[in-house]
Amino acid sequence: MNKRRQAAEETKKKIVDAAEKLIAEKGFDNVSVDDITSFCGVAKGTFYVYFKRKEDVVQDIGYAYFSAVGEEILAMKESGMAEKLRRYSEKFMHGVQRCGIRICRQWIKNVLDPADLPENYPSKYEFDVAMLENILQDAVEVGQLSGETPVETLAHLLISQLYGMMTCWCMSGGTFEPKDWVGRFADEQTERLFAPYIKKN
Amino acid sequence: MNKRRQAAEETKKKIVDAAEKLIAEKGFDNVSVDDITSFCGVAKGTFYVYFKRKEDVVQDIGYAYFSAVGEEILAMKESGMAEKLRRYSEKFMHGVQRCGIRICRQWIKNVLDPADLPENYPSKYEFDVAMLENILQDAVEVGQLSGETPVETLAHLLISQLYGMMTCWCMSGGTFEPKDWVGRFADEQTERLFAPYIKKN
DNA sequence: TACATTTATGACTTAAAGTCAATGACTTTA
DNA sequence: TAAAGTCATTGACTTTAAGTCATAAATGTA
Repeated sequence: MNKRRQAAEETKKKIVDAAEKLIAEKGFDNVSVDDITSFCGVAKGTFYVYFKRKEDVVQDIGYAYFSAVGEEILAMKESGMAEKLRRYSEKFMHGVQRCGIRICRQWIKNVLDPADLPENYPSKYEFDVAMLENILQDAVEVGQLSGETPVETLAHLLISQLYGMMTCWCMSGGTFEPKDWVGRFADEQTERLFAPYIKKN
Repeated sequence: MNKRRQAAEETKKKIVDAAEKLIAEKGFDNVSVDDITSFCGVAKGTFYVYFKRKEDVVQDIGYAYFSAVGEEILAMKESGMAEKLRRYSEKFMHGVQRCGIRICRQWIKNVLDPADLPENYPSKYEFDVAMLENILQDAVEVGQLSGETPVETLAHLLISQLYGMMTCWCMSGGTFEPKDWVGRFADEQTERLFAPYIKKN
């Protein structure tokens, strides 16, 4: 990699880090692009070199963490669906807690306007869908899920659970431990949620 | 009621109706306060007589519909919890469908920033929580729910389901019939969701 | 060394939210 | 019933912040 590209990537990282810190502190709507750029010492125009719109920076926050999670889950070749789903729920909520309420809010908001996302831009939502479809597809191939209901539909059911959890956490002001929630939810509820689709034999 | 107050209420209704029509058509972010006021023929300042901030008008959209629903459910004195919850889910999703994706998005977004709501302003979210707590409290008193887990917690569980449904519907671009979803969800899933909290005897 | 490419800049344009002092229609009261 | 008082309404104005773009600087290439 040449010096120019490397410097550019560092610049982008500086912007994302500044955005993460400031948005976590004050909330998206109370942080201006000027705030972000002056905080990390670049010009306003530089922001718009890397992001088409102010909202787009939110997609990059937490990206490194969730990429790592993805790698980890995909590597769990020997584990079954339940194990993978549990791990994924845990990591999901851990990321939620780590990034904070205000950033989660913005993730959810971005999810609600998927049409407005720039093309070829992997949103957190698309990432989550892909992960869950992958896990479920494996379960179909192994014969654990009947496969009658499309994997896509089941993935959406689960996504609504995960985003529901995240939304609840935001609404509660972050007052409960996501860990507890995952314990109660990922085990009890997910099992219940899936019961009708599990292959009987 | 005197002539002035009546005129004022008509003015407010004109604004809310215009806002509903325009936001349903173009989405909240693509409608300016100027658009709304010029559409219904009042001055911009008039908008700010009735609403502190642009976002606040969204709370009033659908208000008449959901008030009526509330009355209806509260009047179902003879019905049990399951019946009431089913009816409520149906009405909830009917309202969702009636008001449209763009308005639902804004409801969800507003829910995510509860702290920013003006005081003494009943948000759709607060309305939903109150309704569900009421239904569940009755079930506790009748002895149908064990009451070990606080009603508030269960209400939140359900709210996350309802808002999850609404969010999914928005994400899918409104491509499925909420009715089908309620059938699958309100019956199968809600039953499953509540199973561990139902009193055994 | 000279030319090309990529990255960074910040003053500028544009858009829209929100304010407020002035107006006059309606209501009260003496 | 006319003067005093109240309250909904107005729209020009202020303010804030998003997003643009011509230019400059740094790096890479021939």
